[in-house]
Amino acid sequence: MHVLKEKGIKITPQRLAVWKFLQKDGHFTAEEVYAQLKPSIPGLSLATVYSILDTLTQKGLVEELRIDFERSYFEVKKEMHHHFFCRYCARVWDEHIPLCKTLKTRSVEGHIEDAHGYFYGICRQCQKKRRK
Amino acid sequence: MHVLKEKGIKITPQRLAVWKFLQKDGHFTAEEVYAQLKPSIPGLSLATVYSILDTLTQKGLVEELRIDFERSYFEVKKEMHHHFFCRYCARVWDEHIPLCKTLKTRSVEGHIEDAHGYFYGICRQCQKKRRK
DNA sequence: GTGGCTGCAAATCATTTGCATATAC
DNA sequence: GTATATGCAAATGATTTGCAGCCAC
Repeated sequence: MHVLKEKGIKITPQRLAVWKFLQKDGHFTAEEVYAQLKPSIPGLSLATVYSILDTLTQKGLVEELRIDFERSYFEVKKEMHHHFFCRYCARVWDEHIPLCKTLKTRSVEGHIEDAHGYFYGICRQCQKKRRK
Repeated sequence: MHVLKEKGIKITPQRLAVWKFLQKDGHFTAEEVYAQLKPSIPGLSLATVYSILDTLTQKGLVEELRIDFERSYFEVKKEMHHHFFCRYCARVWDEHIPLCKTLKTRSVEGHIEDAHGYFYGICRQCQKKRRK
């Protein structure tokens, strides 16, 4: 049974295409997903891409990142991990540094269900460029 | 010498008012700052509030939070800490759990200059309410 | 068959921008 | 005096929405 169907999501060509596209590792904006798929699905609408990404996020198959204040990035939901954003080239990288045990389970004010670590800095490639 | 002036920020009544308002602990949207100050500064414009918050953020006096995807929250920049967002009452709390040492200094892909931990869950008050 | 999608265009809404005027220093 | 900040209104741009027709099941 298809993952989408298992989650109670009706299968459509658009949904299959978005889902398949997201399988390639990376963090994509709705616009990027749309631009990549449009050639093979001529009728495709950006609003539909937004709608599909929203559905997948609601069902827990996709994670929405807000590391860049301008727009959302989407990626297939994997085990908890965090994100590094290079301020110079604006790329997003996964950070597989585990959270401390205390961070995972405790909160002073309530119960933590989800945690997002956003790290901002400069990536290796940009460090090299700036040294020149 | 005033903190603003020390940072090379020209003193204006609007800037003083925004800065003073932010001193009360909390996380405020531009709209909230504007609404609170408008009565005492009748000519005040929302665009000016945005401009001032941006200036203060650029100069490192204020921190911009994107814990809620809809809009930015601003607070006076303190030592590094993180934020807990209650999904039920939509309130934001400071989380003074320290990051692991490795998180502070290391990155697989580059150099971390800043880190934001966003935690999502349910706060104590909402937990109590839901138990009833 | 029909309820849930999709595509289109128009609407939303936080934030930004252009520009003329006013103000800090 | 001059560069910079402010206020206003209009612009921007990502995301959402309304609605008619279509498609998955």
